Amino acid sequence: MHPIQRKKNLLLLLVPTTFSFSLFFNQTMESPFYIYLKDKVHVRPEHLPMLMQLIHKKSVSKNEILLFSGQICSSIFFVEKGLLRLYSADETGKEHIIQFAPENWFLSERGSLYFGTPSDFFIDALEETSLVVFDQQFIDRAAEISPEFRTYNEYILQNHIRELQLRINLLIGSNAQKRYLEFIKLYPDLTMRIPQWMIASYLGITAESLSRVRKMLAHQKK
Amino acid sequence: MHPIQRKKNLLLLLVPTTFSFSLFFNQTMESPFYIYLKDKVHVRPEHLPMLMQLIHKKSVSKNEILLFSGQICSSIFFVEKGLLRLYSADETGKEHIIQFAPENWFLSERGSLYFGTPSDFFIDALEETSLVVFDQQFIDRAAEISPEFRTYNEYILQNHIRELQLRINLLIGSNAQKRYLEFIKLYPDLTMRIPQWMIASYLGITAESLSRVRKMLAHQKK
DNA sequence: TTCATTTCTTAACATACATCAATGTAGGCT
DNA sequence: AGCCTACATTGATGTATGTTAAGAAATGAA
Repeated sequence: MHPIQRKKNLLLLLVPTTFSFSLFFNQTMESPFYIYLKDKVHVRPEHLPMLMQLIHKKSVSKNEILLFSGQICSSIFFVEKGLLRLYSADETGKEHIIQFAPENWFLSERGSLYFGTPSDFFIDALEETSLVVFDQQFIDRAAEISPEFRTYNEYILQNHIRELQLRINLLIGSNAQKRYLEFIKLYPDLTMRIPQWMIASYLGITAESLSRVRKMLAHQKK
Repeated sequence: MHPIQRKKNLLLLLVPTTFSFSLFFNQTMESPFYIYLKDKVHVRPEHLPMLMQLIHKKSVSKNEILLFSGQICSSIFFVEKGLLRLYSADETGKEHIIQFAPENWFLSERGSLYFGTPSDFFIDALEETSLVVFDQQFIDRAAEISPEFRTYNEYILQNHIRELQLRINLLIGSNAQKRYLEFIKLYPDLTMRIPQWMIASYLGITAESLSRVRKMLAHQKK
């Protein structure tokens, strides 16, 4: 049994408790989002309960679609467990992957969210996924309540810009092999979790090309 | 004579004035940046003088380099007149253009600016250019002083993310022709001002390929 | 286990784009 | 004016990547 799980059970035995307390406990103190706010965002303890009351959670199964192209995106998702993906589909139905979001990542279609325009993109789940869902209003409220949250939110935006820019630089300046090598360096964990044709789609090449690149690399190593 | 110019001269004749006042007048009330803050950012009149004291101006000649790869970028540039460009250079010396910034655009290497890491990119002037120069501290101060500025700053970041994302989508999902058509639709003014090999560089293709694409399009139209 | 489905690999061929080299064209400079 | 220099075009050729199709391997369901 996992230590945290054991600790919780112990607590439930020792402390007289109600259903709603255990529910609260379950959904907050143990929640990856709670831990993230506390340890990464450095939200002060006194602000945490208020923020946790403003969000809600959701579970989606594999392949479930959270946002369709044409819809207006009203949510930001925080992935507690599982994996989301943001992608477009062209006239021929081919998918082009803009972004992956594994555990402890935020994902949204910010263009649609912030500007209220219909999205050109889809969001779906690549695995069974547990989410925290909130909207732009939550961000604004949270930024008012917690200066630490405000700071972290700006950090997220700045970091996002940096990542997108580096990716553009790769796309216009490097061939398939370099892009792939960069991908596995940046996202070694993802490389194992997602099918190769999705990596190819993210890199802007076909699955067959990626297969050839990998063959080349395998031979070079010997 | 331009009406605004005439109005200023009139004022200088009627009002007893000092050199420093006319200097202030020159550098603020008429300044494109001042007008931008007032009309686009909607900074309240009472906040404008304070903000204008925190910035400084600079003129650079064509081909002058404002940021070298390897340097830490400490500035955000606002283009009052002229044209800047952000680009990388690969091992072979080939340039890859990340972004153009004509009049009334902000340009910076945000990754380096915000995170204090050495830049992978260069910034230079494609034309003789008048700039407003400020740093991240200015942004933070301005956001404290003026809520409108804070709002607009977030708008800029969100919009930047949207644009970068759309460009990535084009790069991984479209061929040279579509990318070019999209470029001239988005930036018809730039299309006239910059050499084609720079457009090609921005699109991730060679100048020769762009020339062929244009030939194709010219024939199709007939 | 077995079967079905998805993913990955491989090969033959097609195509878009790059490279190299030559020529043409237009703007600036003296 | 004439001469540079930078830019644009064109053609011949090379190469990386796309397409199509088939089979192999992995995955998941019954």
